Amino acid sequence: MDKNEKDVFMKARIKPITIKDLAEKAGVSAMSVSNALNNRGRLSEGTKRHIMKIAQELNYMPNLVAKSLRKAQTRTIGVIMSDSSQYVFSKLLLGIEQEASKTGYSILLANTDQKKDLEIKAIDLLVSKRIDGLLIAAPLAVGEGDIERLKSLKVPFVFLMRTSEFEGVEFVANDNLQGGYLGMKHLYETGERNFGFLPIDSPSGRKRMEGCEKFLLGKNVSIKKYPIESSLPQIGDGYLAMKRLLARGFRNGAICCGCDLIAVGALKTIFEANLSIPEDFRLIGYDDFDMAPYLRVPLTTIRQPTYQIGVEGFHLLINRLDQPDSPYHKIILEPELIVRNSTNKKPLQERHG
Amino acid sequence: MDKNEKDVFMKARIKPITIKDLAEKAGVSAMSVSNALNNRGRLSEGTKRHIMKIAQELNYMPNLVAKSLRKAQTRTIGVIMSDSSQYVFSKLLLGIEQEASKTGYSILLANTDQKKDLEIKAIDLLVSKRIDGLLIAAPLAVGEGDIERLKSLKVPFVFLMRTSEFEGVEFVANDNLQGGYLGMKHLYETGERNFGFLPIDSPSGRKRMEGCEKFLLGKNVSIKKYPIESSLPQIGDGYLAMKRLLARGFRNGAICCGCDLIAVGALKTIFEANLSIPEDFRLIGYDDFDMAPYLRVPLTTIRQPTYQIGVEGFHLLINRLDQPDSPYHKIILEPELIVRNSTNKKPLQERHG
DNA sequence: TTGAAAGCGCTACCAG
DNA sequence: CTGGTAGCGCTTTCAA
Repeated sequence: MDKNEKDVFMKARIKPITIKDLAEKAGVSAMSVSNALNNRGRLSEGTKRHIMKIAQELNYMPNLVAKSLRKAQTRTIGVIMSDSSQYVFSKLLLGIEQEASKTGYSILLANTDQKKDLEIKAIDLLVSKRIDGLLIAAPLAVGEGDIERLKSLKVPFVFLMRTSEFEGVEFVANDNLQGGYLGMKHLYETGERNFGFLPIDSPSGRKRMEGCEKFLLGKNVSIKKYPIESSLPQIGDGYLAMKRLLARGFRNGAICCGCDLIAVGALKTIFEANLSIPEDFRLIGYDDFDMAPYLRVPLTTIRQPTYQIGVEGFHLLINRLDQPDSPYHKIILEPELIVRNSTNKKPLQERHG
Repeated sequence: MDKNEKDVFMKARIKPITIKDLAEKAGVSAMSVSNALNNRGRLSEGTKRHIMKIAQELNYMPNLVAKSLRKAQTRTIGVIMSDSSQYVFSKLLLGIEQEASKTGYSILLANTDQKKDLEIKAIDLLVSKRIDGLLIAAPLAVGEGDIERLKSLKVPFVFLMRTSEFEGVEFVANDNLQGGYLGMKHLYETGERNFGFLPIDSPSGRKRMEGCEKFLLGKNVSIKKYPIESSLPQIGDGYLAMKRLLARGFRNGAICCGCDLIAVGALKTIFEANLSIPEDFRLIGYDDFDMAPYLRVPLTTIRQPTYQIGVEGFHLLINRLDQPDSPYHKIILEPELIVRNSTNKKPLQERHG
């Protein structure tokens, strides 16, 4: 009878082998099995080997859900970003994942499509799944209230590619101000004096613009005299933003793009208009994604250490798990100017338009 | 005394609110709280509202680990691939993730770096974390023994971008044979009669080559007379493979690449050698990644529905969770030829070399 | 060196 | 409509 019931259950859902099953087969207690499996050394080598052998035979797979419940620790971290398929995020994710797997952590991934409400929902879900820590790339919920809420969850978190002035908020980001400055400086040094801007309308994007402005101010030039068209960090939107720039009568000059994808979109617009790079337009991007050297015109850009940001972000998080009371780190990595043909310094020549 | 102990514990590790805490505050049983939270409707609207209000006030977050243990169901699926930062995989992952989040599933991600042993380890780890199902992109452990082992784990799984002849193995892939055929046909129709191959040495890559061969056989041509250099699906390795092709005296003709990244590498080699596309070499890739239209020479390629493969793979998996005994699906999606400038049909002209 | 008991937070089942 | 009891698989604690 009892056996029959069990059989029915077995058919409905396969019952994996448990520690108890092993204990029974091995003729020891569940405790000893647990000790053996976790190599806790409080039992004789003989019984240990015996237990391990049986575990192997039965192809035992520990139930990490039960273990997590008991230990209040999942060995899983949550990673939240807007779109894991975008170059920058995918490299960031790779950095995180590779470091995580080295230390036996798993990654629970959530995309937010740049929606703040989805970000908050994702955070709640992951916290309910009891991740040990949280990495949020380019977070949107960063106001005082958002941070308070995040802190109240009592889960260690680190921001990636985003700075924060708030106390107790750790982050790893690149120096966008410096990056913008470097880019603008380079454009200026090509001899170009007419500029256009296709920035991203985000905190990072604005910081980059600030960097541009800072440089120009040093030359006693106001950035206000130049046309600006904001863009989402996507090819399609960069394409449209560049069209608007053209429509405003901007027919030649140097264009400072918020990221490489925007630069690709701008490049498309420029060629469609039968204008050329670097003759009519010089173009600079941001990120230095893999394809920058292989584009129709190799793209000058500001490289940020995307992969490295992931790696260091993960370490920050793990470090906090180990030492909850260690000081908070705010890490800013240096960007680097990479000059390619899209800002070639060849002397200005005959110009169309 | 007892209180003191608790305080110490509270400092060491924050104890989240539980259903029991809510029950106590609300003056009801844990059962009722559970029923209220899960909207199981076996209690009066009044008490329900009362409970929900308290849950809200205390900012209760359900412990999904406990729930998972109890229900033997995690609402999490595992996704395994070699490198989530590679274009094809990142788009695949996006497709999976977006579908998953729609249905309240989370993604546990693992990269394998193309190593079979890491793939097997990843599978074991995810199964131990009690994922409800598994999606494996371009799996390596696909021999009879591997499949038997996978099946013995009793976790539903679906292969992505990989076919399998074995019974009970579901997959979603594109028709690589057809893709290779289409590509070869196109190259042939440009009038070119000299061919070179830079295939990927993988099952998919070989299928694509088979497709090429099939077409050539129809023209009574043996593929054996043309040079072949295998490559990993990476820019750097494509670059080297193309160098080997040049070194073998292949100075002009049409090159069939195993994927777009290889084509990018080949393109680099070709330009470094001061040769040109499509004059000296015609080039065709596979995948149609985002940047194909914006490369130094816009790349002709075979488009595979990468994102869609992720979407359909997820649905297959979910479908099996709902109906474990439904028939097994083997889904093959059609690829599509996308013609761009790298195989431009302009008449053959003066040739270097 | 080994084992028994208790409990992590939740829900299924049954009784009232 | 409501609550008590038991148990998911594991580990911690204490006792033998």
